[in-house]
Amino acid sequence: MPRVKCPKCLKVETVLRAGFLRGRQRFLCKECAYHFTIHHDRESDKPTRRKNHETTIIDIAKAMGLAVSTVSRALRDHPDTSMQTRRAVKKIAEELNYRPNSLAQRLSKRETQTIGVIMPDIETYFYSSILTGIQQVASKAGYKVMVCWSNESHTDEVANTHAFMTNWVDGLIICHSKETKTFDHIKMYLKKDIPIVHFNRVCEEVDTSKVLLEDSNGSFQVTEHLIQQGCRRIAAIGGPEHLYVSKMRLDGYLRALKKYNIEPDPKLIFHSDLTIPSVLGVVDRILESDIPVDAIFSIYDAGAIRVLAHLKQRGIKIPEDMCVASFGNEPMGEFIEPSLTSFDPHTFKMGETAAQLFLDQIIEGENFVAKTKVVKGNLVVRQSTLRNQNL
Amino acid sequence: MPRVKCPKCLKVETVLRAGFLRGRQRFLCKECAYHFTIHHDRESDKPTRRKNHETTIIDIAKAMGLAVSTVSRALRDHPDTSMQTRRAVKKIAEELNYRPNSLAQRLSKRETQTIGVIMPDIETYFYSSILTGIQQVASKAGYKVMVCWSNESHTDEVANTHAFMTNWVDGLIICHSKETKTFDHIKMYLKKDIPIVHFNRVCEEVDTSKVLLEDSNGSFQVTEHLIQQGCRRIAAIGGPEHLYVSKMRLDGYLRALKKYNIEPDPKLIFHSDLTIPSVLGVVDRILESDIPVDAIFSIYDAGAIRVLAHLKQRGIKIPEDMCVASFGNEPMGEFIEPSLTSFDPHTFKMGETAAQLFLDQIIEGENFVAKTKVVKGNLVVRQSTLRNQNL
DNA sequence: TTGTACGCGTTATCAC
DNA sequence: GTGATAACGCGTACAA
Repeated sequence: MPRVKCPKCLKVETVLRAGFLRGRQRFLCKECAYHFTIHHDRESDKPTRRKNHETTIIDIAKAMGLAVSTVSRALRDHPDTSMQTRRAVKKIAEELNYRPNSLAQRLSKRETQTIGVIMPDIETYFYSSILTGIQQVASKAGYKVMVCWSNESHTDEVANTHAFMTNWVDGLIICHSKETKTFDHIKMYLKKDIPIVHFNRVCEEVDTSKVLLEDSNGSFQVTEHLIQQGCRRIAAIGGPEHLYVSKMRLDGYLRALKKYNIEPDPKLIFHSDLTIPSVLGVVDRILESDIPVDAIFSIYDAGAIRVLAHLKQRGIKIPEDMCVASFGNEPMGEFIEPSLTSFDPHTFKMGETAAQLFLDQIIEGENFVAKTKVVKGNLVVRQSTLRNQNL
Repeated sequence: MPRVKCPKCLKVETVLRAGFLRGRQRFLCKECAYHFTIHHDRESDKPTRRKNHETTIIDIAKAMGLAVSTVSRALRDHPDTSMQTRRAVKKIAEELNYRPNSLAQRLSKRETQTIGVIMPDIETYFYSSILTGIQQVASKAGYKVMVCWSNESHTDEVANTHAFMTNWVDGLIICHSKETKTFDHIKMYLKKDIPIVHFNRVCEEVDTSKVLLEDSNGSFQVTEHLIQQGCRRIAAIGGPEHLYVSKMRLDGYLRALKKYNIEPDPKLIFHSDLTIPSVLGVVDRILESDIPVDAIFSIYDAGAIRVLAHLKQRGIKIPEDMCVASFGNEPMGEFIEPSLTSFDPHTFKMGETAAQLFLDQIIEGENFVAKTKVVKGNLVVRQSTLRNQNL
């Protein structure tokens, strides 16, 4: 029995539902034998203290003489609601310009349909293209994406993680800051079975799904290419030693040397903190020393591009005097002069893959097992290493 | 009177608070004359149906024999709580690893402390640097930033707007997609006094705070510089005609011509849709026609960079045969050959300003009036226009 | 200073 | 099918 007053006798107990009229619930008062529908527009029942009161399912329920629960179900096409009710409810909802309050939904369902993404920065193409990939896949699956960046600061990363986890997101897709060496902020949430996916800078200590680039293999290809161009004294500029990607990219470099029976020279292997001054510092050290060097392999593009400019400024000819190659294939590499040979790691694909692994984990639930995927890339050869062409 | 059982007589009415012991609330049973504190760790009262039950203020309250409200207040340093209670509550909160449920907070306070940012894309430095600026200012004020991008699609923009507004965010900072010509999705929220700040591509129809770059003035400076380099037949490649920024940047171009008594030639003014093919199409049309042109001014950098490459490929010498200049000063412009003269619009500053205007509006509340701010930039002269140097 | 009780908007779980 | 009503976790008048 609906809880609706008869406009004539003002009784509640005597009112029955009596079909639909133009998509609106119709009522019949047994006593007065009076048919009527409810008009919601004029009345304002409680002039709710809040001014900008968004219409809620309660408003809809009142307007239709239905129970909130029924409205809730009808809106979500719950199987045990009649088609007529659904249609009627949706119509009124539309008229009242109803929009579900996702906050309340999430509080009630304890589920946010949102993925939190934490990355070191978003100003480089490398990271923003990954983000685009994540977004693409996530939104197709009905997930929203929230982004934070740590500015390569461990403290910020931890703060972001907690902020996200405190009921903002269903899980995390993260690339650690270069400072990060402890992972308690990840482990504590992993214990609670919250989905976490790592990409690029992963954490070996924990059992999460991970997406990696062809760090080792890509570097191998770059180095092999340099060797094929006749380079024998190839300097490598790596990143911080504790970073897994750093290790892997140097590993590929070393493997290539080995394949061609070139003895790796420790004096040719440098570490930077991935900042420009630090990379250029390395270049200066190379130039000022009397160690012969015929190629520089930088493990990331932004560095290589500065290196190119720096070398040109000093009158060193590229690729004749020195080849330069790197890893990343940022768009800029195509336009500088000479254009930069670089390994294209397919970062967009990495984003897609990370999001997919995240969704897999959600779907598989309990019986989920962490996977590690490696995204294939390809070497892009350009002017900065093309010696043969010039012979 | 606290609602705590005496461990001896099991009565509730006889228990009194009796100071603090090692930061914990201490109790006294009048009847048994027994002093005790509560230990929360062993008991699990209700084994809440949820497994990963996050500790809530209710848990803390129970553990301490306090009321939820007291805990709530103590945690937020509400003036009418004693320092001792605050300390004790915070200590237990820490021990129980309590983290406030921001969902619940927001639902209850009807305030999210979050700014939604909608921009056309995030892969270009132009937009990502603006974002960084926003983030910087917002986070200092305790605001979170959520980002969505429309991929220059009006439909996506509208969807994003609604998603944000449905209780995700306190307000919006937005740059419209290039497709967007109707603004109902903005107006409907503006009516509800929800703070909205426009940047770059603003909407003239609505009364919001806006941040603009020196679109007209910057273009003026670029054009003036070209004229000073001896150019007289300067082609301008603009964007879609309906975009305000497009108009403004062309306006600056025209003003500069006027200042130097150069008759603007309509055949030298082109519109593109800001895509590369469209821009290069314009260049081809210029080259294939017999209209004399000695400079190209592109209203955005990404286009100019491609134009440079395109011209070089065709054997046209820059700046001797043709000067190229643009607006944006993307990092790439510094590294291409010849390096690109461009107006640096200070996008980071624009982000900061937008966020600040947003915060102003929140603070000023009722008596807020929309402001429009213009962020000053500066011309960066580089090789692509430096003719005099080569004489 | 602290406690009680209710609101915030939805969903879920019962009854009917 | 539909209707009450209790969560969900927190903030806050109002009362004590």
